[in-house]
Amino acid sequence: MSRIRIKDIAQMADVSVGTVDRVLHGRSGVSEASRKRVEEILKQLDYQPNMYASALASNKQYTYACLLPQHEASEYWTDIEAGIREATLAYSDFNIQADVTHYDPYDYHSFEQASQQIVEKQPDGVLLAPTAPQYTCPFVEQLNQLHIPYIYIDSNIQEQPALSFFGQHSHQSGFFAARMLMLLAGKNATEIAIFRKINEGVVGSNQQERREIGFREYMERHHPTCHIWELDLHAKRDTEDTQMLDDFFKAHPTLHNGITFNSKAYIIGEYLHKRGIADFNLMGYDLLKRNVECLKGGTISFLIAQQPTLQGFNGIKTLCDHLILKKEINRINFMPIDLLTRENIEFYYKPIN
Amino acid sequence: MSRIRIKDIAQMADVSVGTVDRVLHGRSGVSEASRKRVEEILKQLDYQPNMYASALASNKQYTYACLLPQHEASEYWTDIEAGIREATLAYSDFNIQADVTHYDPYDYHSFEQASQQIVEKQPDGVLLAPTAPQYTCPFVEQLNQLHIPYIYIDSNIQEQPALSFFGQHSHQSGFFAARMLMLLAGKNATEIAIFRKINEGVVGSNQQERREIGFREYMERHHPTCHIWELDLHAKRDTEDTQMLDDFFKAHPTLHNGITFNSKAYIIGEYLHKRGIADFNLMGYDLLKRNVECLKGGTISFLIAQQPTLQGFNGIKTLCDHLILKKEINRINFMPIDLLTRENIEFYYKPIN
DNA sequence: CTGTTAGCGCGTTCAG
DNA sequence: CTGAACGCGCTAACAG
Repeated sequence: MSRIRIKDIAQMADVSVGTVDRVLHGRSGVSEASRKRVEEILKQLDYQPNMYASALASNKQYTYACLLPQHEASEYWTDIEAGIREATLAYSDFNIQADVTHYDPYDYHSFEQASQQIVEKQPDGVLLAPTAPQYTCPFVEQLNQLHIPYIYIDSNIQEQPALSFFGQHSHQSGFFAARMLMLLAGKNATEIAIFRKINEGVVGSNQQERREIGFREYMERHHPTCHIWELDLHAKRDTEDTQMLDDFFKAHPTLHNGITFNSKAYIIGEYLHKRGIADFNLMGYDLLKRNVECLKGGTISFLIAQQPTLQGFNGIKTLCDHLILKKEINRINFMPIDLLTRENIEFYYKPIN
Repeated sequence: MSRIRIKDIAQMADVSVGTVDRVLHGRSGVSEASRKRVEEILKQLDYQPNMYASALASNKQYTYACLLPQHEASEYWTDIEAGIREATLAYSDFNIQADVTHYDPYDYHSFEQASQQIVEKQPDGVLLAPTAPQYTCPFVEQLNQLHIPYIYIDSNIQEQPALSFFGQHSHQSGFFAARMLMLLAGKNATEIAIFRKINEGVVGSNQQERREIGFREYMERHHPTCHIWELDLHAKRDTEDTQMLDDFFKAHPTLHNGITFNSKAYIIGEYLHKRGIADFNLMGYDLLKRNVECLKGGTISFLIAQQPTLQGFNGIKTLCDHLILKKEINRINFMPIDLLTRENIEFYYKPIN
């Protein structure tokens, strides 16, 4: 039983393929009678167009613009970009092209500038990692006016919903992290630590803040008496880390559990290794190479992952699904909150880069 | 910069598209000179055919045969079948069709019979959940002779490698499970329990056995003094479960931790709920609805998942990638070993069924 | 308002 | 051994 084709519909409705095509695409120039008849049959037979043939015939070029924060190699965003590249390869037969540009996450002007360039280029779709809402919204409003679909990655902007969002539920992931850390800490733990990396009082991303809020909510609810210490390392002065950590650990000799909500747990992990501290349970985020090495080496107990590569891949895939294959799109896609340990890391999704 | 087409190659090599097509498919009827020239240019330009156009032109029907164990609704295999259906839908434009047949996992003759029917039908590809090697091998050897590619799902047969395998590394997942259970149990736990479902001495699947071996390996290495109790419930006499559990828990009043390696942890979980036992840490496998309810209710602490839906989906996808899109295939695909708790279950992949 | 037709990139004849 | 021509399902331009 072969698939129904336009030709079949045309025959049954006693019109030509041209007419069927017109009603399929809602174009004008069809009499009410014909339109009715064709739509009837379309529904009745549940016609599904062959989107590959369609894409082939329309023979269009699709250009996507991707806007991500600047970053160093082997960071979280590297994996996202790898996913973007993988997807453009996987869908290369659709004549797609993805141009990645970067903005400085600590300089809002940089975001505005980059976003203006994208607007001028008039791409067919946009994939962006939003910065603060007040800077993101003006940009996506322009995209709305130009009817350019856009996708949020990593972090969502509730006020201006995108075609689709891919990212983790940060709050819940912090909540989960607290559960797991306290499992490591044991019932009678009385103190834990939060390590941050801060630049001039700015944490750098909403994700980190939301994770910490979720974390504290769990602590408040289940371990209200457990004290939470904080250590703020400088985001741009790595050389001071060791000294600050030395001071911190000297000041808290009975502390045995801690967590970071950014992706730089390896800073603490490598410090623990250097100082030979073996009785400290450390948790962190994201499978950076250095984090994974700490995990395997035992200085990091748990890492929470959020599949950045898949986020990038799905972002591009979703643009294709929407623009080319005309599929229905899920607007909100929370990534799973995955717990990695030295025992299961080996079988987790391999990063591609 | 548009993609290179056959026509372009033909022009550059000063031959016709027919000739290029012949060398592309290694068909005969091309002079050495032409073949050399064309191959040269092919390499040089790194020609990548448009597989969608190719599939469209070849206009073939692909029929896949799927062979899975019989099962009841809402079991592990239900999710696998959902993945199969999802994939046939996703690739319906390629004119594919997947026929699922079942065998009785407790009756080897049933497997042979079903496999013979598949051989007679001569499908284009096969997706099967292997039973014991001595019964699986004769089948896949016939497939080999007929050059029909086959894919293993859930469990691998090392002796007869398939085109591809999707499943979890059971041994390591048991190893991981032990780590997590002992984390729940705490440092001074002296005893834990393994719950089984057994039919006439047969566990039912290799997976379960391998998980237990991995589990015991971890215990041996890290908790050699911890005693491991065992309770074998009858696989086909569910009505006796409660009585046996009553006896077991009465006999072990200080026991607070246990695990099942099959997907029926809910039997224990629902028992704990019924008896109001709240100080027992239970682990199990697979996100059956009843398991998930126990997890949310708190009678199951952790579940280990292995994405059965994705396994089914990827099995079909891989057959398409191989047969239609001529892509390179990964032969071994271990699924991640995912830990689910009541805190992160909400954001795990939704089952489709 | 409607039917016809020429492609899209590729596979497969069928003459020569 | 090779090129030309037609068709896959669909789009879009064109003619009526």
